[in-house]
Amino acid sequence: MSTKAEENYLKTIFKLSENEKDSVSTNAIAEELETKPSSVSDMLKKLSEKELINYVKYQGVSLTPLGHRLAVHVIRKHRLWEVFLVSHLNFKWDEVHDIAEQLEHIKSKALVNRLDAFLNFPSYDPHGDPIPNEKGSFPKSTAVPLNLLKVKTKGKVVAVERDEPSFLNYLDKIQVSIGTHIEIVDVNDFDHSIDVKIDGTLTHISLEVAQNILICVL
Amino acid sequence: MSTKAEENYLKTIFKLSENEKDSVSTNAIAEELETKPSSVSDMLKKLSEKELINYVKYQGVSLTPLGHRLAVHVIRKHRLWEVFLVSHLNFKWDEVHDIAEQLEHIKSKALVNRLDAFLNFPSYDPHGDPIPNEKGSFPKSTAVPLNLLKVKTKGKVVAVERDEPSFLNYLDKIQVSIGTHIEIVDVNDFDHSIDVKIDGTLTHISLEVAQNILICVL
DNA sequence: ATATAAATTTAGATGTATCTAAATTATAAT
DNA sequence: ATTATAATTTAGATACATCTAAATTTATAT
Repeated sequence: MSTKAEENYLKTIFKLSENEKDSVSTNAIAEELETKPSSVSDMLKKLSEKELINYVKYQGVSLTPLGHRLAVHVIRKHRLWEVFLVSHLNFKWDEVHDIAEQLEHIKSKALVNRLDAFLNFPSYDPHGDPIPNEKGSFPKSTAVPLNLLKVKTKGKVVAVERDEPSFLNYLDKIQVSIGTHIEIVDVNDFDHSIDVKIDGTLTHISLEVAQNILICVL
Repeated sequence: MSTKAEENYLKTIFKLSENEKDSVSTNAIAEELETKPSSVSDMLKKLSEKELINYVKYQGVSLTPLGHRLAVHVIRKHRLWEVFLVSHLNFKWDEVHDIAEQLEHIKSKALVNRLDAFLNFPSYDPHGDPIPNEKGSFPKSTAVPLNLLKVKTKGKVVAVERDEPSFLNYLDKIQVSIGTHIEIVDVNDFDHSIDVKIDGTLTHISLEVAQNILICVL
């Protein structure tokens, strides 16, 4: 059986693997989990003994197929619970992350699958993140970060890549939510900020924010 | 913040306090939690330091008002989740206990209260156990254990006092569920077993089982 | 009332997960 | 290529929750 801490490490390694491709560093994990590199080292040894990660000292880590499966399963639970919280308990999208962080560790295959069915097998969570099915495969998505689009491009917001309430509340303020239509009006070479049209009104968006908004080009 | 282990101890002390009235013994707690008395001693010391229980060495324990509130809150969560599992995820009443044991430790006031509202503020869980409201007060009940009724008494099953699947499956087999109408046909002085009529058919019930079926006399 | 048994607590150990400080290895800079 | 710096690991400590074995206190029985 996996512990809560182990599951959080696997989830983090999975997340960091998406960007940094091959292998994930001890420091990166420590930063993501807001813990000390020495603690990470200890845990990596344990995960390696359990054959959940490939670990060569000083060389970073990657998930084994087993570790990958476990990570995806935890992510599946997290996202399904988020859907439940928003669609049935009327939470807002900025309120669900912390609760789902707890719910994702509940152990019951039957519970996850019945919840999935109860929610009508959703493909995306309230932040637009894809929800893997029972077998662990993710729905395909062709989304692109907002900052990579050229002037005059029109698209639809399909996901956001951060969970912090501060970020999500800011999006609420500028009226950006999943499904919102956006048109790129101008790109400022100086700070890479962009001017966009949302529901007809012009809004200025920083690079930092744009990077975390995923768009499906129309 | 209270840990999972602390919450389980408080819940157990609460449960044992209902019967044994005044103070609960170390051994009783150990037996209920399937752990060693020495482990219980350790934990009692900690709970006492946190002012959750009144503890005098060698003298047993009782809950402080604070400990009582916490215990009731955990019970509330447990029972609300059981209702959710049965009424929305189609679990059977013998399948929900273990899952609710995990869900009861999720920490979020908002989650509990929204779940409560979503379920329409239920007063009883799938086993007929009363669900305390947000303030911690239980619905009143006048139920009596089946074994205390006299011949010819008619009543309705309103609750059962055990959670084990083996017990609940047995009840399913003899067609006893919450709401079932029962009439006492005969009481056997020898082993205190009873003959009852359920849906017109005669059934024999042992003392052990009868003690755990609560009846509202009609 | 005192010996014996039962209940309870303490002492010392184990496993998990974390930390600080020190040691080691890898990487970058000259 | 050697040194300085950064990344990583090890060693030793702490907190939690548990255990076994031993010591202590309370209850019971004669």
